[in-house]
Amino acid sequence: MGVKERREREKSETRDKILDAARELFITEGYEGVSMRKVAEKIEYSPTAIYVHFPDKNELFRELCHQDYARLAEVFQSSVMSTDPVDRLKQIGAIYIEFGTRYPNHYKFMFMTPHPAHEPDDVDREMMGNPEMDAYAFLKWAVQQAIDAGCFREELRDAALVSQTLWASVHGVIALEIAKGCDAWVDWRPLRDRAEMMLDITLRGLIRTAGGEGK
Amino acid sequence: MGVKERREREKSETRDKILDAARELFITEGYEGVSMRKVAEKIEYSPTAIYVHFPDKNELFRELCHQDYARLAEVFQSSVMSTDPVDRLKQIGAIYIEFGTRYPNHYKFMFMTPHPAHEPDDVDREMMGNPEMDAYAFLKWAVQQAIDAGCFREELRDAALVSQTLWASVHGVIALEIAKGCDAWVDWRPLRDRAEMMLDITLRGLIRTAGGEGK
DNA sequence: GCAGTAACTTAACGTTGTTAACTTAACACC
DNA sequence: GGTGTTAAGTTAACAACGTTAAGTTACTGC
Repeated sequence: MGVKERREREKSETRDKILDAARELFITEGYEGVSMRKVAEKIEYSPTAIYVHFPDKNELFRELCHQDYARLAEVFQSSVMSTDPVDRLKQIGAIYIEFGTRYPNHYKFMFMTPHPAHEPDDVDREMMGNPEMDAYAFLKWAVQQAIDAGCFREELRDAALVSQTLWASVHGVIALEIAKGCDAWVDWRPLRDRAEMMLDITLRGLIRTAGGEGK
Repeated sequence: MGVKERREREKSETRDKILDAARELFITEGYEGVSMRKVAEKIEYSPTAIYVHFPDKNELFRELCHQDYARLAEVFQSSVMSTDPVDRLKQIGAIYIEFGTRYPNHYKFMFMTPHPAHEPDDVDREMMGNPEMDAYAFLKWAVQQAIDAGCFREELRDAALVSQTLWASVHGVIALEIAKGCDAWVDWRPLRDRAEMMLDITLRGLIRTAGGEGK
């Protein structure tokens, strides 16, 4: 009964070929710039062959991003982190910004583009909340650590709220850079400076005795 | 010689009709959801008539947003502001967030969508840097006021950098809300809470004696 | 009255995502 | 070992899109 397995393997191989081709085009061209026909051409299939493996374009790229969500979580997980909870949050922020600047098209599709709401499937449920596969869960864990260690002001007890605020702060830096970084209207300071200042002031705003320490 | 004037007036009237129709569709459907054909249909013109008044779709909506940039600056200008520089910044942030949540499609196109770089024209140059017509200039002015009043820590002397960081912080809140606010993956706290916390911690991170005051 | 201008229309092009109908090859079964 | 079934992949086509080229038409200045 190895036939079924082989067929499945073959199918998932062409599926991966599609994903790889899509990813390659996606990195340079972005979502709007990639067409199903171009993806198909790249792997020498007919355009409609893709629809055997993915219900539509959006779902194809959602799958791509799914991989990237996981990859981001992996990067978090595998990075050597400081033992100091606040330093660790700073490092998480820096890694996140690095990710966004290195893969702007992925970042744009992952975090700057609304996607129709969809019920979480089994794969989703497996990743959700698991810090090893869910970057948001990882952040929340790190925030909770900081709270438990008494690093933050006393009224800051909601790890989710703090996490979402921290996330929004770094997201704001990257998202503005991607969307308006080339806009001559604004006298932009270097991205690095903006990122550093953002991490500095938000963490300063969170920690308990805001006046004294912090290097 | 009133003929030329009348013709110009007529032309700018249909131009405005196009803009109005586009705006109305845009508010509910967003950039991708509006087609030139739908705009044309709404004003009972042929699709190509639009191209007499605007070189292409992007330029049409850029014009729309141009109006909205100015409107945002107006809202800033016309709002009664606190005399305390820090409170004022908080108010500016709140108004900005209000704007983003009320007109998400405009916000998305204005601040979350990359636009091809273009040379500033005469209208641009007139608005740029003028706090009455340029919301960013207004923010920078308010930040400079806070710096001059000695509200911020001493090392924070670059009004542009501080402004861009503050902007990014509120932008992060709105942009995440628009792009991922309906994502069940995250246990979102209420937008209001996130906005409030963001303004609170960033300003706390900026002000001079961060421990003592605050309401 | 006539030439010219400019707003506007009709028709069309090339591209897009996606569906319907088909080929074709491999497998399971009697 | 022929036969029916399944499913990957193809071809052709659809409707919608932004946009261009060519034509119409109404009004203006001379």
